[in-house]
Amino acid sequence: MLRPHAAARVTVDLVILTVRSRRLDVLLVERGNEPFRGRWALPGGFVRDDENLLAAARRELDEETGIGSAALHLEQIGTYGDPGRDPSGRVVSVAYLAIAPDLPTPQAASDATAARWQPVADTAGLAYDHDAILADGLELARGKLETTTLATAFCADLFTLVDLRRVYEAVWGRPLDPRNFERKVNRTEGFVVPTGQRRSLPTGRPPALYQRGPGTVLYPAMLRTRIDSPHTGDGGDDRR
Amino acid sequence: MLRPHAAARVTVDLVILTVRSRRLDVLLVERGNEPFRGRWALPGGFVRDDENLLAAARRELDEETGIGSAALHLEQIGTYGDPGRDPSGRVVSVAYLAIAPDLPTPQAASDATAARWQPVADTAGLAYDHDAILADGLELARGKLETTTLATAFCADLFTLVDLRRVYEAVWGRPLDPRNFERKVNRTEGFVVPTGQRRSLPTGRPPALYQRGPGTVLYPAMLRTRIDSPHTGDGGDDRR
DNA sequence: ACAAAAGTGTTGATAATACACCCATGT
DNA sequence: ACATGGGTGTATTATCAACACTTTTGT
Repeated sequence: MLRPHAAARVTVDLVILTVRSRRLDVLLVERGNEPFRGRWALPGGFVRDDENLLAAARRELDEETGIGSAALHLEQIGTYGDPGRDPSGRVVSVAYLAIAPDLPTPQAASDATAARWQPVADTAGLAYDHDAILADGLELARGKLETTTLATAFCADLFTLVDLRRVYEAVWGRPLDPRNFERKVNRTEGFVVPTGQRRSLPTGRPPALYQRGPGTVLYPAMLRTRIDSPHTGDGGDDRR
Repeated sequence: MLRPHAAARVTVDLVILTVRSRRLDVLLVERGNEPFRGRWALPGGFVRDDENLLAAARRELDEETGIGSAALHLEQIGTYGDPGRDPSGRVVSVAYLAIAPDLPTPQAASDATAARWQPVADTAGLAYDHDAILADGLELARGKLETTTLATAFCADLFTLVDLRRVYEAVWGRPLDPRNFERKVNRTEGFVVPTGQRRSLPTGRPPALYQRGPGTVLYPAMLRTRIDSPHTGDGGDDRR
């Protein structure tokens, strides 16, 4: 059998998002090896021979960042396989979106010399095609917030409705009306469940604490006021 | 450098959808080679050494089905890479969704002995993990119909509002109210553009003909009456 | 005139938006 | 009592959902 196709190496790359002090941050690592030594990149690594893709993503999340099971959501973004995307040969990368609550900065591991949380607004110039992967991951997260209860994955086990609103505001970059937001959340069956507890604050009225509910869909959707993204993935597809 | 990871072969698989006589059909090929010889499968093939993934999908669409540039939409569904999904070795498959207007049945080519359109409701028992890929492709198409103008990709260059409504009805498997549907379509800037022409029918009032408009988003969304799918892809991810 | 298919108008229910004040706590 | 942040109620507007009849053509 003729083979005009060569074998490729397969990696997983991770867009790990969290909200810290009202800002949306992504976890980046500084590369310790060529190619792109010294450049910032998304964490990731090779898929093992006997491993499925999701398991590889979970393993990398744990190995390279230490936040392993703290990630409350892990979902495929898409796959990037341009012939020239990695100077060292044909590498096809399956990108995953991970959502985690606010966590301490993980230690660098593997072939990274450093790891840090970085505001997503300030991430230009990543290694490989990671700028594009990050952009696609962000758009996926923004869209999922509209129609699912994903936002709770950004929160700790106990959270307030203000915490939850801050997630939307950080991810969408827009303020939301508190009254309308809380009404919407409470009306949505299974989005949050009240615990009866309150958080004690240095000052001000102590807010009620909630937990994630069993519901997954938001219907009707939490609306992003108006469409802003020019072409949300129709007609063409810019994944590599 | 140690390598616990082996190289994988990379394929593209295609979920090619069309609406024919009010039914949603998918293009299947009968496999001429092992593995799964004689079984029905999604069309697809290996990605070439110098080719990006989208180009490979476009090439396979053309080579294996002959409908090449007739497909009006080509978009990544996701990637499937379970170690055991192909008995002949590690194969990672990038799945694409293609949408085409009603076309004649393509000729079989490549390693397929036959090709045919098949109603999506009647496709159990496909080769590999293609049942799962098809299911994911369908869910993607159903979701995109809600929020984008993708439905026009199922239509010929000139189409009527009834044609367009039949697309929704076939893909969603539900009837839609004609008055509400037409109002919605006409209110949506850039969804369809009137041509002033009419189609001549054997009987009945001749319907107005439209073309695809430049718009891509539907806001507010075209609603699927109510949520029915139990877990539309949150929390866990069942892609392989 | 009849058959066949396209096209439209109205009403009630639901939800989104916009907006300003009261509440509970710590100091 | 005051400062701080949490929490709520209402009027308006837009859109969805449900429903039956009129229009235009070919025969």
